[in-house]
Amino acid sequence: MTQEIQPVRGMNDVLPAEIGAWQAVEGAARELLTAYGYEEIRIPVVERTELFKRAIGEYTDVVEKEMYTFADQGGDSLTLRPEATAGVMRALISNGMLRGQRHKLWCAGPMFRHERPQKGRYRQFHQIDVEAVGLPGPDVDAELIALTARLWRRLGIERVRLEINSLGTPEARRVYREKLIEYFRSHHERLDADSRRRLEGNPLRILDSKNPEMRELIEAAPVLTDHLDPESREHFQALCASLEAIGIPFRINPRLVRGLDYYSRTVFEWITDALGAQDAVCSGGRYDGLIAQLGGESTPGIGFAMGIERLVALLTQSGPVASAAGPDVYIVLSGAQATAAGVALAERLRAELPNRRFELNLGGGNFKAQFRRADRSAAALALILGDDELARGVASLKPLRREAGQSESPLSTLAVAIEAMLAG
RNA sequence: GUGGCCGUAGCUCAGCUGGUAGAGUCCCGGGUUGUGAUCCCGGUUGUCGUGGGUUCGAGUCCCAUCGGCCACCCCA
Repeated sequence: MTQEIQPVRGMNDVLPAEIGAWQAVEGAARELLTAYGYEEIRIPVVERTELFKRAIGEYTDVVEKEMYTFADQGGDSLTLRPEATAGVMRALISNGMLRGQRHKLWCAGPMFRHERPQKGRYRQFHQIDVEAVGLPGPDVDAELIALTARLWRRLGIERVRLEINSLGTPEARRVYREKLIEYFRSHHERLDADSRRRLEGNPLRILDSKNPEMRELIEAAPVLTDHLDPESREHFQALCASLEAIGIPFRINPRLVRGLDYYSRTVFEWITDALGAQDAVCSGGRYDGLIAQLGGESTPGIGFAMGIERLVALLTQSGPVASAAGPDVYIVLSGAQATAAGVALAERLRAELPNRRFELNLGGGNFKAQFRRADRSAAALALILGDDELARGVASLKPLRREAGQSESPLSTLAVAIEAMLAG
């Protein structure tokens, strides 16, 4: 036997057994987004590398070590998208959709990051991404969060909680950043190796450290919320008031900073304790400076992404999500003439009853095997066509899910008989 | 990128201190020449992840490598 070709590490097949949960998540999100007035947009999976460097930040982990980057035949450096926001903003700019206009958009699809795979973290993973552009908030901020809360309710997801924070304007953050560097420098000897590395590059991330030995030091550090500019503070207070008015519980986490550079003001994250180390199920925030940074007309924006794999994991924890129901009718064939007539009969019935699902027994098999397949298909009804029935111009119908006798029906009025039995 | 645990039939797994690979399930056929479950009988399937080493002999021991899971890190 020739060598089997292995799948790419961290890239998974989603099999029919799991597809019910995926469709539940995607379907609920699509319905809800439509109801909130969001329109779908589809953008390429590949963009110029420069886009992500500029949007996400050159010194972030994502850009520094996690991107799938390659040179195409023409020598351009291209990258498989590690996230969706940058591409959506690029699309708005490329298509001249700004000029003071507002856009409420969503898109879904695969993202790629070259990380070591583990539970809830894959190299190809899928997100539903939502963006509202041209609206300064805080009303959209609140509405977006309300949308996500409603989605969890619809899906029956309970083990999630909301954390929010404000990063302020880039200017305010710069001032705070300096204070933070100063503080940690004065305690340099107490920093662990990771934190020392971050001190110059991204000191805000030190606040995120899970190292228990660092906890005391971090708790005494200057708090971002105390250094917000007055407008950002007002914005944040208005958001908190809205969330309270809607009745969405939240916790202000001053150490929630986010790993992508483009965020400003509102950031939020839905986290769960049911998924192990990868606990963020949905997160996002405001990116008021991003579009200008990408060369577009300065426009405020806010958005978030949800990880489909993680939502599916939450959804299937309490048991498998039923995929589409079985067929209505399974057609069992016996004898050469009947077998030959099977496809034509099924096609006729599908034309007559377009909303019913017919499963024709394909590939032969003896009677017992065909009935076993009919049973396992979960069909409500078995339709039996043998050579003798065919000769008499009839077919037999047998309910498989309830105690009831088998009956015969003329082929000419089969559709009526099937409907009656399915309804009964 | 670092660390821990793990790779035996399509799937779930057994295989003690090295002696030449097994069960259940699935699938197919039969018992029942046209009726699902259960039962009974029979059948198909393995380079024991891969490569090397030790040995008379390796699924079992050693090394390397690939892959999986989990954690660090990072994030959806």
